[in-house]
Amino acid sequence: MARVTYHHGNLREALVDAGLELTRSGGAGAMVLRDATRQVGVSPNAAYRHFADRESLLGAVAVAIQERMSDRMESYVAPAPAGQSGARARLTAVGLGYIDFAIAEPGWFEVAFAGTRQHSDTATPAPLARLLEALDALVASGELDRAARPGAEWPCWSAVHGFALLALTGPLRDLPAEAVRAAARRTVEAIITGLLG
Amino acid sequence: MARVTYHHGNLREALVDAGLELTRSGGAGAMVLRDATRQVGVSPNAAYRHFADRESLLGAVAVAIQERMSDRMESYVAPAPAGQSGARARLTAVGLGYIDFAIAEPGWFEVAFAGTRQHSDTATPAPLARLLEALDALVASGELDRAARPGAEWPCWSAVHGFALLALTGPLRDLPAEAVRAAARRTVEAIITGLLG
DNA sequence: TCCACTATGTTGACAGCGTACACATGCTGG
DNA sequence: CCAGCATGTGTACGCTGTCAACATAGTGGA
Repeated sequence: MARVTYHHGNLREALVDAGLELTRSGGAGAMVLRDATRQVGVSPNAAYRHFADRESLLGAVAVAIQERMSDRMESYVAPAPAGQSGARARLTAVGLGYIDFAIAEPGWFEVAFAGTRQHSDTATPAPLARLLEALDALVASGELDRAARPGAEWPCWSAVHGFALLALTGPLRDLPAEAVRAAARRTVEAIITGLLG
Repeated sequence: MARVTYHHGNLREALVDAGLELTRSGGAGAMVLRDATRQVGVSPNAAYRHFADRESLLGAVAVAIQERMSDRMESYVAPAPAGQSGARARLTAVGLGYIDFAIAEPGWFEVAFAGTRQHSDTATPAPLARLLEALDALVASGELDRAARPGAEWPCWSAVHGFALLALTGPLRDLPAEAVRAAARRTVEAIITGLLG
């Protein structure tokens, strides 16, 4: 894959792709700037023409991950709306989708959300947007009081986000997968019940 | 504070203390091994007589932080038990204490719980032990069905842990403190209601 | 058509990091 | 009193992120 022209042509995107590959297995710590440039076949400093520093590249990778995560969450939502309470099922699906993505792609999840870095790039990360939509639908269906809507995303996001982290790095880490799934479902149900009740 | 004897005398503890100081403001990334040894007035390699590597020292610091956190959570619990449902108030206090510690000491919280590192040192981190006690009390008071007790800690911990992270590095970061407190209370109430209901 | 400009990539260097290996020091028990 | 062991030091290595100076090439105006 050796480059033949002096200029790469699409280095920025190529570096983000390399970052995706590196972080997928190793998390944020594996996003070594020199590794990314090596993988692309470019000198380390070439990265600085497109990103201010390592952190900035990592931020771009995080945004790319958030979009993938949002896509996967939508694939969970799609089959859900059949049933009596489509809106509630949809919210449940969004939550479980979030958790499943975190468990399936721990490295990516860490970069997208678990890092200490502020992800101020996007005002609203794509997965959060999916949650907001689901909550709005719950208001539209009359299941959630309109007055209770503002701020309702925080309990929801807190629960699924926290659960994802416990499942990845916390004590749920080495439970059998089925037990983890059951705990996830219970957590999501509990927070929704608590919110509506 | 120059040392006069060749041997330090209590290097292990001194390094943990240095780690506490470093991480308090800068989080896990600020725990630079060479900085810790410099601060103690010892050569970098001296640390390796007490810790296998940087990660191991960081783990010891994390345990120390967890104990401080547990102490602070107990100070929240103490004034609570007066009232009709002492057990429920106690659980609420544990949750809010967890969140308040995280907001008050973001660097420490990151090391103790937010890091990607597995904290397998202690089987049950001290703050989690406080939560388990509060849940047991809820069973004893009859408010939580005994059959629902196993695994009840996961929804609870998920909610407060997730909230703490959102408040530190997520979108709740730059809300006014009062709004954050309100959201925290709502989150804790919601998860408890969802659990009992 | 040519040429200056600008965007993009390279080379070389630096300080700082975690850590390995060999050595120095000093406490402690037989 | 001395051997052995725990503890601390010195030196060195490879790696990292990043800076400054330079090389290359695509591009728009004369």
